[in-house]
Amino acid sequence: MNKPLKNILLADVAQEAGVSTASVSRVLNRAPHVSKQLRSRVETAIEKLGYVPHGSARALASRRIGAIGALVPTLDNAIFSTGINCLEQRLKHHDYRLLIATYRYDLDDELEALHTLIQQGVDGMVLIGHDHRPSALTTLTRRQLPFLTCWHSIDDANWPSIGFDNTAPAHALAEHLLSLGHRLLAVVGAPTEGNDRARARLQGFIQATERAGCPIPPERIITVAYGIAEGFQAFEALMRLKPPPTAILCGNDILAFGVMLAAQRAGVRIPDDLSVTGFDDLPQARFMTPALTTVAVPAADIGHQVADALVARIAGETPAHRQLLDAPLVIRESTGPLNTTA
Amino acid sequence: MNKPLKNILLADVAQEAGVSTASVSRVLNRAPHVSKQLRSRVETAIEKLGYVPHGSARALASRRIGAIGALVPTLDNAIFSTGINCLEQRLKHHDYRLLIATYRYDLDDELEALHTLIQQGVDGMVLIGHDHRPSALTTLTRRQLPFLTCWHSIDDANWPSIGFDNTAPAHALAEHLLSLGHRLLAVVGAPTEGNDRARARLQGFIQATERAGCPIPPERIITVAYGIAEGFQAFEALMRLKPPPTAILCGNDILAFGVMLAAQRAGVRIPDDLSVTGFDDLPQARFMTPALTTVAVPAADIGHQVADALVARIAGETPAHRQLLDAPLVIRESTGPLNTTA
DNA sequence: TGCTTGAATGTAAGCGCTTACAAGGCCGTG
DNA sequence: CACGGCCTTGTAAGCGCTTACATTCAAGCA
Repeated sequence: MNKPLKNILLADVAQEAGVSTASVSRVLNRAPHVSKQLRSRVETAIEKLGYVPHGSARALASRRIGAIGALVPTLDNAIFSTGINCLEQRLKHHDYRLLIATYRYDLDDELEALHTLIQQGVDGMVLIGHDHRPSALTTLTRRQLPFLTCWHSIDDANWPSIGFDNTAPAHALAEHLLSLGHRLLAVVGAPTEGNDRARARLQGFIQATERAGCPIPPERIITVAYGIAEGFQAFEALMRLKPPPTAILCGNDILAFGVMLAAQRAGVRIPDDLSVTGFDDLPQARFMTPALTTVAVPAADIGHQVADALVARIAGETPAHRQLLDAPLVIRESTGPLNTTA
Repeated sequence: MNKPLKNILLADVAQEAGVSTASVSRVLNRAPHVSKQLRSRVETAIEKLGYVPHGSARALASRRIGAIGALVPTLDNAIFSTGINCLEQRLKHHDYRLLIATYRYDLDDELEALHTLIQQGVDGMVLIGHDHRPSALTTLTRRQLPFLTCWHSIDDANWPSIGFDNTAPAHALAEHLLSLGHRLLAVVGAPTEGNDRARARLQGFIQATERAGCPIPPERIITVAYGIAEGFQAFEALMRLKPPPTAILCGNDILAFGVMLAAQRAGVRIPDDLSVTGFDDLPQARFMTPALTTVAVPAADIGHQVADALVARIAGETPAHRQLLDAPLVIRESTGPLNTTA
């Protein structure tokens, strides 16, 4: 059994088993109308020869490659990698593989990667959010490729989606701070270019504060890349303002961690001197001291449901255009009433 | 231009351009010996028809699919997702796609996923570490599939590798603590089943302490899954021991964060009352208070170099069997001299 | 018994591309 | 001017599988 296995073809199996190639194929594909004995004869032959089907040939003949493509801004973001991890595991159950491409929030890169994946012949596509080049939608539609967007989900979008509303929880977070008496709010957000989630969260913060009659001045809204270091530095910049904010709304948990760690270094007490909020509810959030008030993003759920729904679409079903998941506020200890004694 | 684009074939392009299918194929594949005018005529036709090559057909005829497979324990681990992220980006430069499968440290799952990826026809494979079912190596070799392991790299392994020595830095970490006067050490490690990296680190800790004549008793070596919560709980368990350890060696940064956050909650001062070490040097490590003493794992480098080396192997080159990267100790503030006043 | 029916299996025509080989055209050289 | 050789292009044979259609055969029924 030491000869290279590459050259063993379906035809060899057929010969070994004394049946036709069609029958071997039927056994391989669990087609109906195959007798027990034929099946076992073929299986024995496959076993004996160590036959492995040739994926590309199969794909060419059957018009499906058994893989779906995922277009993700980056995997270097804990919440995405959690979602993708679940997506992949679930797809495996459906017997689909995952082809991944990242585009670092560059929508032209994304479009190019989309074309590449389509060219590979993926059976379906998953995109994140609704921010894409218009021609991405056209391409997917024209090629009649089953697809789904996830993470962000808004009402009137052209894109079918499974996700949550990013604006409302952000709005609620801001209201929560306002209700605690805070009026000097500041925001540390992620860049909004090519990122509708970041934009939606920012809008939530802004709307809530404007509605309450205490809009946040632009210089108190800073935008930094994803990262602990960035949050750390943002804290320092904000606390130099006169007067410094009494509460900081962060676009995601990582930025919030950066802010909290910087505060800890600077001797600024949370929540006594400063309230801080995050967004994502990473595992770490509850273990910080104080535990972080944030929004629980259903990353694992999204991964699962996207897998199920996309496979259904590939199978010809047409599930709901939009599936809205819950992203509840998780109020912990990093937010507290405005301290008026200071 | 609104008809479905699926049905436009290479032959259509050939007809439109008034050339043979072979010529179109040559243009597509940047083959030599194609005149300027023929090329431009074909390119115009491709543009006009919106032609996209059919990946599977191409793969079948050319015996390469333009994708490599990666077998990863999980993406839900910051250091892996960073490495994979870099790998994917680099592969894109080489015009290769990434097919991902996860196996949650279950080597039978890994073997199965390996077969699946091979069946898909990947042009090369990346695995993590040297812990695999023996038949994995046989399969790869028999199929003559270019492959590489990464992350862990030891001298006498059968596996070609690009990675670092996990034992030596662990050893050094333990020595560092010993040299600070600590004798009551404890370990919070990751499960070693199917994980040679975790095992190597543990070995490093054990060897160094035994060599120094103060071996760590088994009940002070606890093994928990990857996660902040797990580190948190491990701290609580260890501190209940009499006498409690004066230093804790953690198998990775996430566990160390858990330990530190638990210590913070419990009012245990680091490094005064307790020294803590990590392993990975996640971005957050330097921003903790105190900043975490750890080992800098070259995750991004690994991603890049694996991509380059694997592509080279696919191209028929045979780079070094082993490429050893540096994983330096990063001594920060979470470790300090044994406090004898307590 | 003879016919219908449908399950089980085989035959062979693709799937859409690459590439070995053949052929044609042009050049420089003797 | 004839010829070898190279560059360019075309022809057509696969690549390894799936599947529509054809065929066979046994069972069911009147």
